[in-house]
Amino acid sequence: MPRPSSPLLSPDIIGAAGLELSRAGEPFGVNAIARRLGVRPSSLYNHVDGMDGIIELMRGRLVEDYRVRPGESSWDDFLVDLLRQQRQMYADHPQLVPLLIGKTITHPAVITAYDDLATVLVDGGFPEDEVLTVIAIIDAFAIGFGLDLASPDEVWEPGEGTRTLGRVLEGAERGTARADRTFELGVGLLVDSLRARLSR
Amino acid sequence: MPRPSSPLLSPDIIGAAGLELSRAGEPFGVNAIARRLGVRPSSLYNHVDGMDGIIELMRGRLVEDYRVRPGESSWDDFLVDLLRQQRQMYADHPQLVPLLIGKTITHPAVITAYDDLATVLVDGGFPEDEVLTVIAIIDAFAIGFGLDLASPDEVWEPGEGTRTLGRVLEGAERGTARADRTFELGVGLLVDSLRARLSR
DNA sequence: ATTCATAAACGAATGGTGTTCGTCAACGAA
DNA sequence: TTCGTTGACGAACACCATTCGTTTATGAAT
Repeated sequence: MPRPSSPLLSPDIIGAAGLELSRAGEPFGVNAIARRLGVRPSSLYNHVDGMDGIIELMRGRLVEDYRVRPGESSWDDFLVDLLRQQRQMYADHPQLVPLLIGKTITHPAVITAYDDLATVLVDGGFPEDEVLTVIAIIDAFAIGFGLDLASPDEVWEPGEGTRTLGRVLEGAERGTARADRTFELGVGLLVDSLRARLSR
Repeated sequence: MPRPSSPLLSPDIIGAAGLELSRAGEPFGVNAIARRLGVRPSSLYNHVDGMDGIIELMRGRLVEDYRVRPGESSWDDFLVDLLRQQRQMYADHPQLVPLLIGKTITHPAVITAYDDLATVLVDGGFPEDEVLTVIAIIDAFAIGFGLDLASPDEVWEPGEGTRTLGRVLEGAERGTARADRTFELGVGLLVDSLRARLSR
């Protein structure tokens, strides 16, 4: 098949396909994306410069999909919304995490998202020389709890003879319920601490 | 070369080689490990069942290398030690993170490490039905801050026209200094919150 | 209308990866 | 001394990312 009447591919289509595969937990390489789009791998190279370019496209779409825009709400409500959304993002795409954090952020949409957060924090009263630190803490939180949510239903499977772990594991929640409880407590601790720090 | 007088390989040697490659930020596949050990890839299969087995070996060695044993110290000092060590572990091996969290933990040494932590928390006074949640929070923290430490020196590179981000970025710390400041504040917040929660 | 550069698909080929299997020599116990 | 086991190798297979030449439809300029 030579050039088709209407194009089968575009950077957007390719990025979306990659994200869908990633969300499904399947490998999202060039070949897998091509297969899913009913096209030969080499065809992708007419629209995208290799795997790196595809990852860049996926990053862009990801931010759009999970973005939280600041509204009327207070800084702490915004923060909780943001944490929830970011956590879900990392949980939906755990395989992407090392690729996302490995490179300096220059993508305009991503920069804008961080700029929004910085603005909310400054408006909320945080000293300017602390804002960056707080942002990084929020990121770390979202990544950590996101990957926790992505863990298997059964995180620990101890054999016999543990002193404590086996006991506290009995009857404890599993899967999403466990991860959600963890997240809620964690968010509570974080936001309370930040509030306390602010009014000091 | 047929069977050599003294074996060139062992599961331990293979796992260690994989970890060294991972720590150096290089790919740690079967072929790369074989190259580094001066051996053909197929030889590894006499000692290990494939890539999955190698990852399992790496997990085991990793725990040994970064393990913190509980001592005389109070629960909160132990916790800080543990967090520091785990954070360093994830920072040294960011590529391993999705592989490590993706599977149920059965490895005896790892279970023992979690059992130690659970025991310390129970002895410290945490209610048994909260111990698991606290453990998961600690994990999330370590992973999040570990990956933060593994980020590039320059995390954000905003163009012109940000409202706040560019400003707070001016003169701010970079690299390890920035990550360390983030971690110290984060740990402070977490441990303080846990102490407060305990004495309530 | 014809021409023609461009766009966008394909197939073939290259070099990398993980894995399996047959081969062969050294080892160590019977 | 024999002989099964061990642990290396090379060959082969399937998959992956990437490059390049080929082909043909498109659309603008003549």
